[in-house]
Amino acid sequence: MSEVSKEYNFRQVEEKWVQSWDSSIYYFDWESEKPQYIIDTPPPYPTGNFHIGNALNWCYIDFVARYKRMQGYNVMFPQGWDCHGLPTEVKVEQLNHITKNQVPREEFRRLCEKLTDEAIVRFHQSMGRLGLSIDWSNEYATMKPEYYVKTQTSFVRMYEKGLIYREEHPVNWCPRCGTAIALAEVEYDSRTSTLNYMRFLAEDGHIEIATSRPELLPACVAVAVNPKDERYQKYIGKTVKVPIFDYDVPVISDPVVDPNFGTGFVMICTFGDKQDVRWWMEHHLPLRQAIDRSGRLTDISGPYKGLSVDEAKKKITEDLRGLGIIFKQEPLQQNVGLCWRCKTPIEILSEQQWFVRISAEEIKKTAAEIEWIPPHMRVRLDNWADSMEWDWCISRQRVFATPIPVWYCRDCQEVLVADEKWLPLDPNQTSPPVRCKCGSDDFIPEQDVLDTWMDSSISALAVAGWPNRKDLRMPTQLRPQGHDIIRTWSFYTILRTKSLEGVKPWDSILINGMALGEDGHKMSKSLNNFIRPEEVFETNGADALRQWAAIGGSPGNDIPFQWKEITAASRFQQKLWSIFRFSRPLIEKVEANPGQVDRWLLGELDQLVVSATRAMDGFQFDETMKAIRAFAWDVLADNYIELVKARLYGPDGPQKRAAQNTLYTALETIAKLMAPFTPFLSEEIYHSLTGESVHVANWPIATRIAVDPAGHAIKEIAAALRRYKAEKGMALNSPLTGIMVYSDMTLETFDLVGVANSPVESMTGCPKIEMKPVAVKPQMKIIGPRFKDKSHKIINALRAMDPNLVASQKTTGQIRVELEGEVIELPPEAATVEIETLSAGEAVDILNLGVATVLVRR
RNA sequence: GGGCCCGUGGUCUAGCUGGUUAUGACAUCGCCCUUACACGGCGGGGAUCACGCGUUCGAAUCGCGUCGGGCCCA
Repeated sequence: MSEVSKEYNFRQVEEKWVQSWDSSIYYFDWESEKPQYIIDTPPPYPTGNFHIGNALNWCYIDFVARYKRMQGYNVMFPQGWDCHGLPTEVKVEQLNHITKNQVPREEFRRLCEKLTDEAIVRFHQSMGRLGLSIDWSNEYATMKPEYYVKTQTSFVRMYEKGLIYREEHPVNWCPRCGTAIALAEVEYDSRTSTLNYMRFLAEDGHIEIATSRPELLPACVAVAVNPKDERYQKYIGKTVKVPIFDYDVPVISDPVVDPNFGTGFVMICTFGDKQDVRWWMEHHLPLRQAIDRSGRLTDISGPYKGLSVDEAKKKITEDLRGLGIIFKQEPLQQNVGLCWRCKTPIEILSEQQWFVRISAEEIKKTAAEIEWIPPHMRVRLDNWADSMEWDWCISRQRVFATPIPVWYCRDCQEVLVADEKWLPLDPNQTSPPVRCKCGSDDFIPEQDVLDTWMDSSISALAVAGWPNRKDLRMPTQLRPQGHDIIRTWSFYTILRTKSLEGVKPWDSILINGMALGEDGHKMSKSLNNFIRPEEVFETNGADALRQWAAIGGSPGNDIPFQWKEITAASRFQQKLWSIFRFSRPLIEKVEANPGQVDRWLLGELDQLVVSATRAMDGFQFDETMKAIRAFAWDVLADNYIELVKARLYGPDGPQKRAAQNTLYTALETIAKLMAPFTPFLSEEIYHSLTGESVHVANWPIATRIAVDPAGHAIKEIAAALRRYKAEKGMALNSPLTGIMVYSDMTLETFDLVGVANSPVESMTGCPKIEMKPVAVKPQMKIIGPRFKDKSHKIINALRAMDPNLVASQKTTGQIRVELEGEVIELPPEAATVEIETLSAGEAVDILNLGVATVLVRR
């Protein structure tokens, strides 16, 4: 075998395996007998580059995928691309210096597809370099006909079930993007605006109202007061006149009106905000649409027609002030709804749109059938479900999206929804192969397209073989995603899967936190705390970044990127490499009878397998990695290897072979346990040992070997001797005159002889020196529950007792404590006695270890 | 305004189904090149577990409240 380099060359190793791995071992096998484990992975939006947040998310997925594969599951780790949407359209417009209306729809769509394809290539690069075990035979892109045929099929089926309908309804509208958006796409931001007090003429005199949106005066349809407001009782049911526009609106009463805000009179417009919509519906008010799709004032605004909202606000305010109608103004802090893509304040317009019916109860019920990790994340979904007031608006007035497969008859206005068999199609390119019921074949195609979430909310169904496979693999096993998209992606996926197939989409959902910058803030270019995964690949490698993802925090918590974690990860890799480098020429997989020290190590290793498996089953990656590091570093490197060096370097024999085999087993097992986290380093070690890939190996199975207590004692003694020499300023390999070990076990001495480079005698019983009990240590765990409020006094009494007496009483089976004239009997385990050993004049130093007493000849 | 999460040595963090010397990492100080590793080993110092009240024999851990931070929503 070739020589093992002193330093771990992560770059060379990682690049080698990226080149030579056969990715087909990660393919999902539709014919397999193994239990399936399908992961409904997030299809990222392919724009820009793969960032640290993606890396964190995908590392979690990869940890699970690799672990489950090793556990014998038929794993699917698909990779989708959520292509459609506004950001790409905007990017295309910028790059080509055009607007979407300046080129034909098809041409514009082609430009978007090209940009997306280029981004996907970049993502592939980064994902491969990160060592992800993606199943590339299950890759999908929502912009391809093979995928959007599914989106369109889902539309048709839900329409047929009555779960999708078209209606004129108020919708959130972004005037800049020129499209309707869903409730989930509205962001809120606090802004300072002006509250204007103005007068409306009433039958006798006038009333005073306060509004922050005077430009909506032409959309005013009523004014409202609180029914309990004593001041305004006489106006309820009467009318008042809208200034400038000069028409009458009713005065209504509604308990939601806050009498303490402004004057207590509120102007209801169609529509200033969501509350206006509620009032409008409840009180059956008429519709006066003053703002059009481009954010300009409409015909009913008279002289203000054509002005933008901002211009109109300014002009109308000026005019009203000039007329003395506005008589007071004050600053107002309020939250404004913004388009989440472009941050433009949204308007609420009444529009013909397509909607998906939402049943909050059904969604909450289904969510409760899913295991949430961590559990409290489900609360976010429930809260969101409870706050839904409108159905989900799914039509968008854009280009780069899945077409809505619908036509309208020009003659009778009948809606024609495509038949499933005709899909995929774009109604703007294709005419329906049938005539309308009225006999006409003159159709107007639907120009609106579908919300992008309509594509991605069937991801679980799509990867499970919907709608074509007879053996639909639903539900899938896991949905990994960030907590930022619970109200969108989780919510919509649950809704759609339940609506279409009547099942929950996943058994479990694993929520990851956000990757933060080193300063603890969200990573962003403007905050200058932005790190690209490629930087880490260059400096420390993919395995180091993956270790950070695993150990940076427990899943669900936000995880700050820390260079010091990357450094610690690299050091650990180097440590493991050094262990490997030392072991490689010395070890072998051989039949051997393990000695005490070997059985101690194998017992510890077994416990590691048990705890690592338990942690992985609970998705606790940080715990798993910590347990592995602790074992490899503290147990294996610092103790076991030091103990068995003499055997390994010594002549052949059963004891040497036992150490060779034990160390081999430990290394092989560590390589396997780490394979999900550090696929490159694990492969390098495992492949060198076995000639096979660790990524087709099985996860280690715990054999329940007990830790050998004698082996454990030997390790403790060796550590004590190491400390002893260090404290004496002696070289670690300098010989001692003699070491005598006293314990109640018969200990194998050969490893101690080797590690101490000194003669060692082991014997049972106590050394001929004075063992003096010096202190009593009460054990609260025993005393507390038994004696409750007396515990405190008992402890004090115990501490006050002669340690000699306690020590001798312990041997008789009970400790007798005298307390206020009463004698209380305690079990022997209620107190331990601290022993001090004193030299009986011999020239020895004494190491008192609990498991043994060690005398060292000076 | 509502919901959720979080305040532990200089920094980050474990513990949080209650048991009396609170885990680990980084940093820091001292000693040590020991036939894998100085990206290493051994040892030391450093925390009133945000604050207050309560439950309890006993609270970092449970309850209530206050303050502070973060996220989501209105």
